[in-house]
Amino acid sequence: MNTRLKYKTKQREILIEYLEKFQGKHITASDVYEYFRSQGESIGQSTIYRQLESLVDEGIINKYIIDGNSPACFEYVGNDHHHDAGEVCYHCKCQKCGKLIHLNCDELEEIQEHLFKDHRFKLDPIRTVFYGLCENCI
Amino acid sequence: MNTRLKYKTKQREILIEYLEKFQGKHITASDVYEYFRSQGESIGQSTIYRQLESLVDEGIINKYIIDGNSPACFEYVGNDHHHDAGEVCYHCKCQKCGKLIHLNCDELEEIQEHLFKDHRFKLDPIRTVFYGLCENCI
DNA sequence: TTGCGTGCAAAGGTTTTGCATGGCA
DNA sequence: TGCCATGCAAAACCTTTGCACGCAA
Repeated sequence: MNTRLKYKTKQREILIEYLEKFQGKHITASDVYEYFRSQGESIGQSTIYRQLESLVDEGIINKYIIDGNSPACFEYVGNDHHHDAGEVCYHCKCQKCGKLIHLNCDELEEIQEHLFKDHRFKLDPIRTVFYGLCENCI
Repeated sequence: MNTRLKYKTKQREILIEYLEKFQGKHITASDVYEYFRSQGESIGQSTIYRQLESLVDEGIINKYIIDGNSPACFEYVGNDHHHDAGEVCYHCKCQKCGKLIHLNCDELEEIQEHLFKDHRFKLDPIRTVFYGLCENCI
């Protein structure tokens, strides 16, 4: 199902470079497509999807599904598999204005622990999205 | 964005009845469509989507997105959220077996407080679903 | 040279939308 | 009667797939 690509190609290189540059932002497949198209270095859509899938597989980027209809978001998390790498961010989505907030917060990690210890539920922070109202919409 | 439907129609009635009957199971929009079609009481697809959206809005059913490409799942949760104002029920959804776990837990209330105090985000516990793995699927 | 990777176009599947008709209040 | 809801078909949307060509190793 997940075919991990094996060659080092130009497309892969510049894709990784791009994602790394925008670390901390949510990048969609079409963001990538439009960006390279505007740069004259266009990459085919299928290549983008295939490379992104592969990079997720390798743990170099994370894939976030905020809601079923909007496109998946990707974010660079690095390829050094040390403790601080692979850091996951939590997401809050405003139901009113649609704003997406991502949080790197230790306190939220405690939820994970609590759910696991007391409820034997292993939370998947990548898939979980907190819905509610942002400060502007409260 | 979310237009809440206001009339009590036959389609709405039998849809709710159906969802309630299959409480605890994952129902997709096309499950609904096929079911009623096979019963000779067919409901139009757009009606199904519109009613489901409305019911989610009203908190009568929850919507689950297990993975971005497969269709969204819906599940009856009733309007027991409004029973006693103080006690809110959180939901954990197992990504593997689909089990839905209802939690009434004080510690989870702290998340709400934390998000509000430190991140100025007002969590909606009804809409928010924790995804992960249940004890049987870990 | 041997596959894997790429890119185009087309298909796939889910959800939304436009518009005329039907039905609730 | 005045809206709202319905249903059909078509569109929109993101993503995957088939296939021929190109390129890395």
